[in-house]
Amino acid sequence: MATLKQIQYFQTVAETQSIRRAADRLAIAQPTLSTQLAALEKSLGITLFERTRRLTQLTPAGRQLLPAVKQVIAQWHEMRELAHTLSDTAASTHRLGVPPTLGPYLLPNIVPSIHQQFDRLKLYVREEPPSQLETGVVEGRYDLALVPLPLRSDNLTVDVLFREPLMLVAAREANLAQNGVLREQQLAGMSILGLDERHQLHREVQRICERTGAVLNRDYEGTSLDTLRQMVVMGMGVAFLPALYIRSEIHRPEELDVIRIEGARLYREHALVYRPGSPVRRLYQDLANLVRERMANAFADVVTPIFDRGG
Amino acid sequence: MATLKQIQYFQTVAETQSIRRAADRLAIAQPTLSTQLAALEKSLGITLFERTRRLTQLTPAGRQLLPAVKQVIAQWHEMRELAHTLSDTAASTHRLGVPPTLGPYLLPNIVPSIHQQFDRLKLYVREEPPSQLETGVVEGRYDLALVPLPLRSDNLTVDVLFREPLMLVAAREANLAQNGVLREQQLAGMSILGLDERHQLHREVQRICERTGAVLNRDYEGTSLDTLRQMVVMGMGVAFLPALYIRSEIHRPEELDVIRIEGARLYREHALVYRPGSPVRRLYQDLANLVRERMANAFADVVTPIFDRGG
DNA sequence: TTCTGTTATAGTTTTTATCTATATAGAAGC
DNA sequence: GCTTCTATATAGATAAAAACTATAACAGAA
Repeated sequence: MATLKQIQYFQTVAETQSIRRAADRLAIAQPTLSTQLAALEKSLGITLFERTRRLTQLTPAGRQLLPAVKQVIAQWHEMRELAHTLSDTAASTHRLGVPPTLGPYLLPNIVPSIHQQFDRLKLYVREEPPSQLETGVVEGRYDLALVPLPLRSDNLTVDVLFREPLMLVAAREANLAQNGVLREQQLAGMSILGLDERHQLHREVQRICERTGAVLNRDYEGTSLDTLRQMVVMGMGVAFLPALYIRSEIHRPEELDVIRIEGARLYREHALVYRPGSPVRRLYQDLANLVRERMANAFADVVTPIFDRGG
Repeated sequence: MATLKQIQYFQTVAETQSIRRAADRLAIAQPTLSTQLAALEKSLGITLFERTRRLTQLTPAGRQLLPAVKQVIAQWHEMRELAHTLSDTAASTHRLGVPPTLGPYLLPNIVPSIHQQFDRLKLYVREEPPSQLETGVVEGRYDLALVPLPLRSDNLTVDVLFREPLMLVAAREANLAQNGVLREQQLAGMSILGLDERHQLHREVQRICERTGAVLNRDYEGTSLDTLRQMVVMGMGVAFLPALYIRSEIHRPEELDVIRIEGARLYREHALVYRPGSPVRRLYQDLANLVRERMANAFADVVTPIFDRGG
């Protein structure tokens, strides 16, 4: 089987027109080169060189093979160059999965920081429901994912990132709260709009309702946070919306009241997950930290970064 | 240094997502594959695979390197395929040099036969004066050449092909010979037109003149056989022209008399030359024989093939 | 837990690439 | 025509590496 070394030898001999000079340039002994050339010729089944004392030059067949040989070597160098670039782990493209209720409202705030700190790292981002994100990471369709806690699978490394409050949103006319604050007890019996059950947020809101005595309205369910907001605006009820969504999308406070619930633990937690065996988990930990710091610096009023519960 | 084997191993593992299965498919032991993969990763400076018990899958960097690796292997296969085609010596392109006073009048008659017998052989033909053809073959610019004898260099293999008479050509009005034949003695004192001295034919005609007492007219010299013929037609004198040229180009016999000289050895000899070390000299000998046979079969009335003086 | 299947490591053998030394053969020079 | 020079080829030995067998380590399933 022709080896890369052999075809490099071939190229050098073709260039120098001499086995001796080629051996010098390759820093190997001349007999080695003779032997390897002979082996290459045998394995290819063609005589590549016409050897005379004065000069060693290509045969017609060898001459025509040379461009193909150069191609192989060129491709090989290209591959090694790419490998060198990629050897900086932060220089490759990582597949990041995000849930639709978080990605669009979080990523615009952190991606610029990521590119600032890891200037050659590229992210390939896709949106999917959290459960599919989890299996996606396990099965290798994603390298890492942002998912809400708790996880179903237990064979992923979890770096908890931050806690995001869920705020009650009501139409302005409903006039639910004077000062933007309600006590938990006041939720009892209230009819709450939610997302359809494929979303993780459905379960989160369901849990809150069970605890507070509010009633999850299952007659009308939104398919996205935006439709949910529209339903509230249209007076169909109240809803719990994530704080980052509210900060990002609700620009006309006159339409909606955003109400904080006093004394209750109404929040969801987000984590960065990846396979424990990932050789670049260190990079992912750095990314997790970067997200936490960015949240602490720019969104301390909205979310609560969690620094001490890494995977 | 990354070897071809290693990157083939890499590709197979990437495809099978398992070192074990890849080892089976490659028909090598599993530890060998593990070791070679580790070596490749070390030499490239990147971790290519994320190894778990359940499956071995590509890291982000490995995933991005894979296309480049496939390119290298594809190019390599292409090279081997080309080598296989070229392994039939008669399948490559050979550079053939011909003199301008022979090539255009001989090649059209033999090239079809060559392609008939060696259907995949290709000829790259160039015209040059014989002296440059000789050095061209010695220096490797040509693989073989048709040249008139005698040769200057003595380090080439010479396959004599055939003897081509030189015929005296005169304007019809001159009325030199009644029956198209002259005796050698009648040449004495005659003024002969020739080619300029860069052509081999110049020397050949010069020799004839010295022997027969004819006078080589150096005031007007042609630059090609065609101009020489025109000069004769215009009545500027008589000239010796090669028989193959006459057969090929002189279609209007009313313009010119073609005269055979009786009793004189007025001819030139052509040979096929190539480097003695050429690994395909056997092919060139076959080519020489083909030319001789073609001459014998179709041009016996014009030229005399020489079968017994091969190099 | 034990069993199963996968990868990694250790130690050995075989293969092959390389070396040194030398033979061989044209080319150049005496 | 002989010697000398230079280039390649061959022989034999050595070092490197690629391969194998056996086994350890380990995760996941039963």
